[in-house]
Amino acid sequence: MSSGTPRTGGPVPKYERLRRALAAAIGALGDDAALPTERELAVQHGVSRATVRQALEALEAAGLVYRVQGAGTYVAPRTVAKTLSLTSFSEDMRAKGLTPGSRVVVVGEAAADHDEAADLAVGTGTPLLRLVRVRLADSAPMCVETSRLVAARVPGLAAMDLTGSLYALLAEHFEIRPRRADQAVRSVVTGEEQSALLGIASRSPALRVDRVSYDERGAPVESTTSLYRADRYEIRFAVHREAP
Amino acid sequence: MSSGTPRTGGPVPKYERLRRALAAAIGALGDDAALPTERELAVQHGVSRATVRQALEALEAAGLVYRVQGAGTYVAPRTVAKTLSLTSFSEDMRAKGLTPGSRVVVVGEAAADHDEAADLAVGTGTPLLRLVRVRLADSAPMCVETSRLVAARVPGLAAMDLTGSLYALLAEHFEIRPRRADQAVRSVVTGEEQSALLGIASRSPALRVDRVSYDERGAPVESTTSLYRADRYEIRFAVHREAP
DNA sequence: AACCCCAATTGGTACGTACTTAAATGGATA
DNA sequence: TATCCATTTAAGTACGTACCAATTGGGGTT
Repeated sequence: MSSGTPRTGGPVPKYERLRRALAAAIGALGDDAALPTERELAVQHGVSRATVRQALEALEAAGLVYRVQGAGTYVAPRTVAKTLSLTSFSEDMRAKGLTPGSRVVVVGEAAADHDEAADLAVGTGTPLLRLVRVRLADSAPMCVETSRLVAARVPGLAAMDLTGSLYALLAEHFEIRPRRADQAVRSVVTGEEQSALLGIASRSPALRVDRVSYDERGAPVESTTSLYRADRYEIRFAVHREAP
Repeated sequence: MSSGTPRTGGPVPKYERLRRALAAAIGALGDDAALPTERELAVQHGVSRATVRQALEALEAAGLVYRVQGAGTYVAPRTVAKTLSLTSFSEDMRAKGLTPGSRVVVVGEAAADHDEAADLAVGTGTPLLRLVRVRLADSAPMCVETSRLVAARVPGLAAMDLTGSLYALLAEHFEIRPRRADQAVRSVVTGEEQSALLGIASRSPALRVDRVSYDERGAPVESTTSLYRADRYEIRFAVHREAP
């Protein structure tokens, strides 16, 4: 298996298929509509109750349903926001129904400074590939994004077409798949250069998102700093509170 | 479950106690250290493997461990950020090691405007309790927070001590416990009045967080708009990518 | 030494059972 | 009519078994 391509195909588990079926069925129901009981669903779909519960837990975590002990499982009232997940700019824009694009501003190698080295878990001075792009949504500037990767891990990346999804390139050519990321969101005002790239007045408000993404082993793969136009972008997400 | 088992264990489920025990044990381990196998943990703690898995799933969701099929379960490398969860300002500050406080600016009833009514799922003009507070961290202004609740649901709240945690008051006196919220984060610049309240220059950058929180039934309970000083606050959180 | 294959290990999926706890129901009672 | 309580129903917890899928490591081959 090591030499071949780790095709992620394979059989889709029952609970996952049930989850999708229920998610689709929920779309046709109204807010607070009761779903069949767990035991009924088990019989209807020919699976065990444990499998039904696995599917329902996923739906509950996604905010699609809520469950009340002794009562039943119900369709959660629709809201705009979805649970926050790790997405690239391209995926993010497509999810909003916009066409993503890029204009490459800078691409080249540079030695890691102290902070970059710490983020990527390498020594200071390690060669990094630094990529600065103006990200476009429907051809209009949305943000300036600076990406940094350990150069040795992505040989030849600088010569590829960097106007599309970086995550797609990483997966296709280097088997690098970010699975987790830590993000910090701040409010800042833009400087001269950034304002010009974004096509806005200098000292405009902007949302700055610093992200370090990690692969399935927890090894850092990319550090990104994004500067979003405040007038065109906001972050929406759902949060939950634990049981007590 | 043998009959001799002391039933004084309390209402805390086994998987939850195991989760806490493991979370504590993990603190003493290094990054990427291997945990015992699921079957070993089951024997060690006298529970079934299913219960062990339930505890590990919670730890994985919280970003404390990662699991590799065929290999084992490992301590996730520490990072600053935790998974985002629904917290009040008071809880948020205490988690950062700061002492929260408040100065009430405005408290009173007002009719819901169109947006507020939509957020709280009531009719326009419904009486709302509107509460504006300057939230303090170690006695210094951190944000201006405007909370809105349906007045009929919280009779007498306006007369209570509103300098502490609103969530605590809601739980204690009205059995209202927010479980979920939708948030929108934007970058803005402060106006005259807000700047004065925060003790910063006018037209300073700020993080604006709009939140609508819901109870366990999905009914909206509170709408909040918070304006955080950009120089003193940032939002940190971890995001995950689903297995493609 | 390098490579490949197989077996053991380990987490992932799926089933079954049994019981507990909380909510809803409906009938008896005040 | 209104209230209380026992019953029923539902999700929550916990155990056990079995097998699948991916990784790892050892042993044999090249």
